[in-house]
Amino acid sequence: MKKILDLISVQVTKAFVENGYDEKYGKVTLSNRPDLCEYQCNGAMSAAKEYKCAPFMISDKIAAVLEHHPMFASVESVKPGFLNLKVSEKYLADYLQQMEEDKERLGCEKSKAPKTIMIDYGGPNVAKPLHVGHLRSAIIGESIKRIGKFMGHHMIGDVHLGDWGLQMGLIITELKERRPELIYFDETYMGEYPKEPPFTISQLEEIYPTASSKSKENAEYKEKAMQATYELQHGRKGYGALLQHILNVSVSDLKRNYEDLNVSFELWKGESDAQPYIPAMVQKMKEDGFAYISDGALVVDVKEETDTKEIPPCMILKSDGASLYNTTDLATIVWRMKEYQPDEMIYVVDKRQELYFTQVFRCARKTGLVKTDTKLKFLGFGTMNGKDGKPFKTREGGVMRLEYLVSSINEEMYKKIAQNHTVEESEGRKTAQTVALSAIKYGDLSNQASKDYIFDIERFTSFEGNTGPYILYTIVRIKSILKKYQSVKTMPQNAVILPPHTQSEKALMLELSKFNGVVESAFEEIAPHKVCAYIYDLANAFNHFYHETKIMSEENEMVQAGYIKLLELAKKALEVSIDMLGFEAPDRM
RNA sequence: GUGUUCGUAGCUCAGUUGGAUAGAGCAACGGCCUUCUAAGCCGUGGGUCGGGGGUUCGAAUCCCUUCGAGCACACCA
Repeated sequence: MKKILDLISVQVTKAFVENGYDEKYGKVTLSNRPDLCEYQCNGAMSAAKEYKCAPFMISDKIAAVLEHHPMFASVESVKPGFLNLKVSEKYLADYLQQMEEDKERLGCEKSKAPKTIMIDYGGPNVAKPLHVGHLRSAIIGESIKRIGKFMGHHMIGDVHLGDWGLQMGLIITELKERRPELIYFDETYMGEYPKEPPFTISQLEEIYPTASSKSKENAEYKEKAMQATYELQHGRKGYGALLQHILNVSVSDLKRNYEDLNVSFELWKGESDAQPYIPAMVQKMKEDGFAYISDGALVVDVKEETDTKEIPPCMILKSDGASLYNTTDLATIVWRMKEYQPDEMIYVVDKRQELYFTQVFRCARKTGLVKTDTKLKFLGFGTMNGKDGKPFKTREGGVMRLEYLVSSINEEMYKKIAQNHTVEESEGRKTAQTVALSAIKYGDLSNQASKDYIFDIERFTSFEGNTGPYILYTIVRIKSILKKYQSVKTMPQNAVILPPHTQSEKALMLELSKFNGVVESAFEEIAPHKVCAYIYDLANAFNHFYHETKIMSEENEMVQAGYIKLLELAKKALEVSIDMLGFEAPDRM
């Protein structure tokens, strides 16, 4: 289904052309003065320059042509040259009826050229718990993935685990100190290793920080850890088996944590998966003459003439010959291209890494790791700050575990729900979890991703205003009416959405008609906050309509059925939208 | 130092890519529940869009300048 703005633009453009003006002036936008009109066209004012006349001379002519068109309820030319439009009630109702009949997509067409898009929105380290720093990436990335999927693209999410390097050697070393008798440390052992891991996730989470601080204080210990890392990377069998255990234990814990956030990944690849691709990649960069030695390190120049500042070269290998973050990321691009041939790769990463990623992207492009038309996009997000405007910390000043954060908000929410209504504990807990997640996610996504934002638990759990719970509450209200209607009536076969009777009904319908345009631009601009802004407006429009329209007591059966159809459409639009944001609504709250 | 992002109501944020009278929410104050969930709705007050120039018929939006804040600047990830 075409966007309603486009349909209107077609008519207006036609009127411009009929009067001898260029078609480019016929573009219609949403009105910025809803008190005056619903849509506006400012083309007459730009056209006035080209045709050397007063703008209103043009807008008058256009208005005269459009005045009696059935699409419009009113067409006005207003000085200096605005063209103010109101769409006809009948036309709007027909448009919504078509949306309603398009059950799954509500008039939003899938992309005609579906792309394969890989999206990187994880980056957790194995053996370390998720903390608040991982929250934004997960929430934003998941939403972008869902929006892309809805638009018909093949979206592949990759968690991109930090599972390589010294941290692994540290864990192995600490484990060896504690339990040297384990079979993994016996180099002469040739048999199978046990399937059961020699540690639990909580032990693992304690082992790593202990080892890390030991290595900082004790040079000898650090040496051991580096040796273990080297041996692991060079195929020591027992260590390889340990790595597998660490990964298994850690990944199943991570999956559980991400599931609680309603976040999932298609791929659970890690830095270690990129390692096999490094030697050939480096070799080729050397052979092609891109990589050279600078201060002992192997680098590729990535500066360009248009740069406003000197961009340092992209380092491929350290001066000791070891690989580093860049190497792994570039090799990751290599395997992604080989396995999936994506048209696009999106990195949802802390914005402080922007310079780093420009280096990597340029290097990948220059050395031919990607095709010339492969898009590499950096979506940098801002810091999550506490109420004091500084990076979010626990009361003690430490990094807050994601699990604690989520469960404390769940608890908070449960208290409020129990306070307001009498609910059974199990249902209340479940509802609290659903609402809490909407609070966290909506709180994050309603801000522009690139900006820092203040994570204010009190505000997010206050349930008032522009929040996730408000959106959910609106959906619950709609569900409640629909349920009541279904319990007492049967929808007439020929029921359709009827032209609006009141201002608030028309306003609701106008909001609904924006759906396809909003989703499309949210995807194109990689901007989930546009979906948030939209459903907030939609929820407002609904609540206003709800307030002044008594649906269940409506006596005219067809009018009532029309309302119900409209409500079903509103519910669907809200539900599809929050699904794209990565949360859902309960039946009651 | 260089570069970069940003500065909008007391607070948290929008602002349809240059349009008309700059919008929401919180907080404050006032009204609306025998009627589909009041976690709602309606109303009032609150602004030199950091300051100053410029381009334009028209600027929160584009350019210059200045003040202020954050962030980044090759052997960490």
